[in-house]
Amino acid sequence: MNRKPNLKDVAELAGVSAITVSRVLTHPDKVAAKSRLKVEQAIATLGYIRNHAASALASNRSGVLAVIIPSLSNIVFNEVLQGIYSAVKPHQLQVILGDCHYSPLEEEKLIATLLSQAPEGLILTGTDQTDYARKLLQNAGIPVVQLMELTDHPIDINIGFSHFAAGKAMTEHLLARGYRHIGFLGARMDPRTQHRLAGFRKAIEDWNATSRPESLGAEPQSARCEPYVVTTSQSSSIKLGGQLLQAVMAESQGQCDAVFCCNDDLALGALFAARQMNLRIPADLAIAGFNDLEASALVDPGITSVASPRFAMGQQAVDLLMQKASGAQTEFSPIDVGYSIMVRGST
Amino acid sequence: MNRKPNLKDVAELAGVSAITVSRVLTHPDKVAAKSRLKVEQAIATLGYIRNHAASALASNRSGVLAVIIPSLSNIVFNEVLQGIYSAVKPHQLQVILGDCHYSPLEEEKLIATLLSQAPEGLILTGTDQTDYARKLLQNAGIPVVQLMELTDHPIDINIGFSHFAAGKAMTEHLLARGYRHIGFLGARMDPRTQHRLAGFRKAIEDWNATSRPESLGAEPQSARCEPYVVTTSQSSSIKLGGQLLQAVMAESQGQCDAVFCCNDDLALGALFAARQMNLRIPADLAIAGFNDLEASALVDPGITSVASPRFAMGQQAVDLLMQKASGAQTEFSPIDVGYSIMVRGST
DNA sequence: TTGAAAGCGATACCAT
DNA sequence: ATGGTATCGCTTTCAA
Repeated sequence: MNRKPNLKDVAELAGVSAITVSRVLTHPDKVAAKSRLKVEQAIATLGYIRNHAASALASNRSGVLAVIIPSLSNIVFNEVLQGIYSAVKPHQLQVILGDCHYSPLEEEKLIATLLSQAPEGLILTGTDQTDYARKLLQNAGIPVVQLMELTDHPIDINIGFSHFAAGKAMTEHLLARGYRHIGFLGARMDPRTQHRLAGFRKAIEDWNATSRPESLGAEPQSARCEPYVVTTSQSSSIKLGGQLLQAVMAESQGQCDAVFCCNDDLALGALFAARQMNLRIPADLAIAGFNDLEASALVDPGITSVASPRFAMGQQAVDLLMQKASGAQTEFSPIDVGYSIMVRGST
Repeated sequence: MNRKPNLKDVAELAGVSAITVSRVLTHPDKVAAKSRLKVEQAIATLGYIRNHAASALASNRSGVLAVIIPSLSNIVFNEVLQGIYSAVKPHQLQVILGDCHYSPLEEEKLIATLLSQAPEGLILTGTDQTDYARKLLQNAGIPVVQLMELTDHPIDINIGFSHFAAGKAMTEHLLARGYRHIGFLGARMDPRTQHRLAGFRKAIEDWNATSRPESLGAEPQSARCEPYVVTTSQSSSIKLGGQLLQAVMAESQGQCDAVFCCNDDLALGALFAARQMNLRIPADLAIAGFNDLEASALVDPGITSVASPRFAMGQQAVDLLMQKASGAQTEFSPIDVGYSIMVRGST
């Protein structure tokens, strides 16, 4: 016999019916121990492997979880993925992963493609899906998680934190430390990065409004905060951080005394570049980052950064997805997992 | 109509037969333009999405590529993955990804699981599969790639480079630079790391044999090279690099004047720790790494490291897999993609 | 270029 | 606890 063995082959060898073999595979406890043993032996002898396509077709359960991330190269999403994989284990799910390269259009195409696998659920990053994508998902009738970021109008389940609030809080931290010429370094301005920038702007706006109310007239220059924003659509890297630091220094004519980098890669690059410019940190220049990568804590001085529970987010996404898939609950309101500012020597 | 539309629904709406719809989906050029248009409209109207399980079952083509990597958290495999994803695009394949946590046993289980999806091909990392896994793969009758590392007895296709040779070459570089008390820092001693260590040992052994032949009697102490090996099964991290540096310094009683780290994470950690110990680099201590991560080139001094074409390996794996799947060629001998030593300030 | 009929391999449902 | 039978949705094969 050359072709791959199927259920029937196993059944014949074991002297039972096909359906009994099927049961051994799915609900072993619903089969008498004696039959089960015979079947298990037959399976081993034949090297039988169940045909997933047939199983999925007949049972209408694909055993697949679809996940779309914006980038494979960004370690941040890896940590989320690890959470997803760890949580998926007990559920007998296979993960099909797509990388949409930060593009909502690519994401839309991927969603269409992945939906053909009839996944049990779908995990997306961010909340900026195209209208058509949202429609696809609504029709699909499967639970969907939008991860990493919060929105008032989630497609379904939403788990994340406010990048606006985090950006604002970090900027307030710099203001509280006395910095008044603060630069924002941004790369690959995806929605979350833009929210961080918006938070940055709001913090400074609030600060200037408070410390220098128009009704009171002029105040000492030092009280007012001067923002410098340098962004690029290039994708983020350590090297780019150094280049952006030079750019902001040029733009501010050397006035800039603190930079808030939209992520830790940029912050590391800024730190390395600042050293070569003989800037003392944090005396001459403060550096703040985002994501709290391992390296940020270990360089000298450590980089102040925003931490968030990425692994846990991934886990929770799967957990809620599976809860919903099993019909336990139908509505979850957006879940804010929060963030925390890790203050280190760089500020 | 509540249930999801199927081929028949589309066919009825378009006024053609189901098979014609199927053809529009798979070989659009084999259908008259007129019918095709009608079908495409019907598909759009109904929001039809093809049932992958049924398609796979009927056609005996799963459209799935299975990939197993040892770790999601190691950025090195991410770059390989990116190569895989980039190459997969034109082939209409979905990637199912498994993480075996560096364990051959987990890998074996994953292989069994993933084979049930009847993937068109399977990409593995390394060459240390269990016997049972090899048997499974041989029976599966699909092309298999063992990636990253070379072996004399590949299961099928083999693409990689010699970690032994790379480890040896890097050590020879340190010897050539005049270092004679060389430490090896190793974490999570997976097979490739062990080969690097073996190369390290061989280089030093060769050196000592050459520069101090037994027949010539004693020579100046400085000519002989003293190796110090510190390894741990803990998984690698920047922080661990610092700890291992301290360990090797303790073991060598401060004699160690160079460390070869089994990867760049450790090397970065060693660099940061060395700075805090007020060691001048490379005068007091040379540091070499492996993998050539971006940060290694940008810290000061830059870390000498071993670069390899990871992205390209991923791409080539898919390319050869698809070539083989389409029956073009049946045998490939192992493909050595090589490595190169990036010499920087740290040595 | 198009269609009819016969599977693909497993599971659900209903008996026994 | 076990088995018979219909069925899932699509593609293959063959014929027109």
